[in-house]
Amino acid sequence: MARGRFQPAEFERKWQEWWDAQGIYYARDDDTREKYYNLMMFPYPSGDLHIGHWYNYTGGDIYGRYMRMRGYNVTQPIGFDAFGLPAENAAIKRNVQPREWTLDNIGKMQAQMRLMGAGWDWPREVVSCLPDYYRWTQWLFLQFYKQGLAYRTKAPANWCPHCNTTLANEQVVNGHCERCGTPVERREIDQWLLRITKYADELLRFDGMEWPEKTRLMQTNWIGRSEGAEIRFRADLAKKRGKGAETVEIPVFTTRPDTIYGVTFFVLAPEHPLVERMTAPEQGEAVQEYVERTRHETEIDRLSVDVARPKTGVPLGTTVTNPVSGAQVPVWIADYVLMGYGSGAVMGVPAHDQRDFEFARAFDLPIIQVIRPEGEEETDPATWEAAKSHEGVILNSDGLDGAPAGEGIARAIKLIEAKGVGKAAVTYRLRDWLISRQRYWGAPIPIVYCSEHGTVPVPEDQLPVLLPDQVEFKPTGESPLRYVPEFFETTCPICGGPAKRETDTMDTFICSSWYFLRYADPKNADAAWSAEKVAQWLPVDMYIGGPEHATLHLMYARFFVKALRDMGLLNFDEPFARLYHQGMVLGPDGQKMSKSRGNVIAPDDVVGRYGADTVRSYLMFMGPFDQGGPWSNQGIEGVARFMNRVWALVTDATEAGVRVDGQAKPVGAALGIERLRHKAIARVTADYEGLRFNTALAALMEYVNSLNKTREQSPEIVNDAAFSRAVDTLLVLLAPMAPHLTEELWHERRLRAGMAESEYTSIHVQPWPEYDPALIVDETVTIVVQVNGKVRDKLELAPDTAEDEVRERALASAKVRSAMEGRSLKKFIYVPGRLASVVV
RNA sequence: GGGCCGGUGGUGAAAUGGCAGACACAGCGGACUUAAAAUCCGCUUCUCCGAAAGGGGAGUGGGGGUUCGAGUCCCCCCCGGCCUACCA
Repeated sequence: MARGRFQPAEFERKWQEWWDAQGIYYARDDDTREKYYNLMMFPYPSGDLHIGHWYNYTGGDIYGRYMRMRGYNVTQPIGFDAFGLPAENAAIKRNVQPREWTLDNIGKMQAQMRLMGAGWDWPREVVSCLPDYYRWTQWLFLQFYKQGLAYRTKAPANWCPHCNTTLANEQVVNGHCERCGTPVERREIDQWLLRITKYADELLRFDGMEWPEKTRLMQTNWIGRSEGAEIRFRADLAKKRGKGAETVEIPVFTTRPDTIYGVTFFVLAPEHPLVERMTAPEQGEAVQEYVERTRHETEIDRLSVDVARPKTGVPLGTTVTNPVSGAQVPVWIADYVLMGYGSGAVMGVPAHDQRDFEFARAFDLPIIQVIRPEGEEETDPATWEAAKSHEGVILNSDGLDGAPAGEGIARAIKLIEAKGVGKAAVTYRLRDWLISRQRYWGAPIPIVYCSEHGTVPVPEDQLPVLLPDQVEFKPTGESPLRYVPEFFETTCPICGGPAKRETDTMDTFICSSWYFLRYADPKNADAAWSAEKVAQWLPVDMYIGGPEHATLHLMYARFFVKALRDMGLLNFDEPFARLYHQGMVLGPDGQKMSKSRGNVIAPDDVVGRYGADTVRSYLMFMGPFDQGGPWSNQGIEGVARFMNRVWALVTDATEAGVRVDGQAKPVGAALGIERLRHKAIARVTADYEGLRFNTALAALMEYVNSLNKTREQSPEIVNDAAFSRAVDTLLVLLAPMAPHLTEELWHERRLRAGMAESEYTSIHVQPWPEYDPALIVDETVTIVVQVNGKVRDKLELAPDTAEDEVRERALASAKVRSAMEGRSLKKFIYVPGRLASVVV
């Protein structure tokens, strides 16, 4: 019964439904095989699964299917990261409830995700905006609170005037809002933070983690550990309102305490709390003006791209005393000093710091050289065009002079500590994680404010603090929850008196910092998870997602796991043992896909035309999985043709009969087929193992081409058991990539072989084939013969030919001898099975 | 400015230091067809010699180096992409 052409639409849905009904991808907790936790980053429910999702999930799914066939108890869970701004924006724009909008989108995307034919472990699905999930998000917040890892403080916040919300440092991209691109301003509000900085040092360690070097580096830079010293400068403040003179100490952080004698000025950040008190009356106006100006400057202006941006600043008219040298230096404020780093104060060493140098030049401040680079003489700083390197020998520094490169810092710290004016110190670029969002669509922070008892955590048995449905969205800068009296007005859990609820909600990155734990025990109504189930499934063995999460999600999740471990809630240190970043699919024009460019490829369209298997396979065939690449409407045709060839080959073979006997040693064409089969297993296995799906598919194409060639040359081979086996192996190797097609053909073959429908088991649970190393070497190999590095001849030899014989044969070759031009042999190199190199 | 990743045919790309261009796309030629589509087969880095079979030379952004041998390793430079950026 010739089946005609490959028509994926006829069977893809059928198998998707059958897989669901059979539950073949639903990992059981009581399965005794070794577990494999194959995770992909859960999507935001925007309402449309785009090609980037397909790319990510196809690669992950192929790997998960491969591991399942290797015999692991694979779970490949999926869910939705369902809180966040877009739902609220949609609500404002179209007057729908965020909850309805979100759940509606989830419904659409679940259908699209089924369309891919991925082996999702649906019973483990989590949706972060549902109360049975965010109840535990809130519970986790309370655990952090109890440990002192969650705290509330008035802090300068990144404020996006467009979204009317605060942003984490990580969500500010080049001074602009990550979401809408609006320049970010600064504001001071009471907010909740998580003490991620407590884990800064541990987060710098990546022991035993199979993570991309790039990602580790990005996190390391993000944490930004700097070693140096904290030095306290002294300031004698003028009398105020009749009080006597007062001395304050202002600490600075420096990585170069050895340049302490080079300090010629002192700079405070404009927001520094001591600015007002340090300002001399005659400078009051100018200082106030400058402070005012910087406050209105956006982050983009301050942290500008423009390297040549001139330094600005205003002197305060007062001085501080260098505690080591005793020198009095003037105090300035300047916007190049950031309040958020170190102590918000800098000792100006213009001779050896380019920024300080520029500042000194701009305001005509003195420059003192204290380090002489190796092999250079001391020169007049007035002639310099830039700051001198700070590698060299120390000079002009009483007590440090002559200290050679590399020792100055340690000696300076000793000196500072001996004088009792400072100490060795470490500073991090990493800030505590600001989690308050003045927004509705997030998990409410479970805190109540009582006039009697202050900040009171909501008792755990009163969770979840439910989000009310009926809210109005007004751009007030406060959470809409502030205007829902039933929510806002509450009672104190301690005294029962009137109290106000916290109206901010949590950053959605909190929700995504623990979802992979919930997958282990998604239905648990009594706890966030049970210890046994988390111990059974965690840590995640493979995590696949975009590189854009390198410093956000991936660091927060690590922090969560470490903090929860220290609370005794988890017994491992790192959430993700192996991490892989897929590349990006570009439009056919090689540009990033965007609606405005009109180069967007919609998965639903191409699946409608080619079927899911072809789209999956083409995506993987484009190039290396971690590289991505441009979509090509012609390129996918090639993969579609390949699917047709597979279909034709297998249906023909099935028609000829499926032979499961024939353990006899194959000879002739059958042996050739057997060799092809073993080689294909070896290549495809190695490629899947390394997530090299492009070359895996290329190997399968070669395999199919070779089978067809053999069939053409020896038509009777289709009746041989070796051929049956070769075809079955083809289907098994292709199954992870093209799950529907292979299931359809496998099913057909099993029934043809006499199997009853009721006995049928999916191809996706068949064992992965083994190969025989003896069968992947050819009977003869081509040995290339080079003379002085140039190929001059080729020899067909048995792979185990001895070196002496190869040498003899090579030197006997007429071509080789003519290339040697009578010169004598100097050296002979033989690379077994590959090449012989004659040096003359 | 700093960091990382890249640069290979007309295109997407292959290649444990060992025959560069596998596998595809596009193109050209052929078979099948009344014809087209589909399918199948062949050719397809450049260049030179040759009627052909063949054969020579060059070639992986540019320049140098290590090596019997370099797309691959080392140094310098050019170009592109991503990340990051006044971090004291």
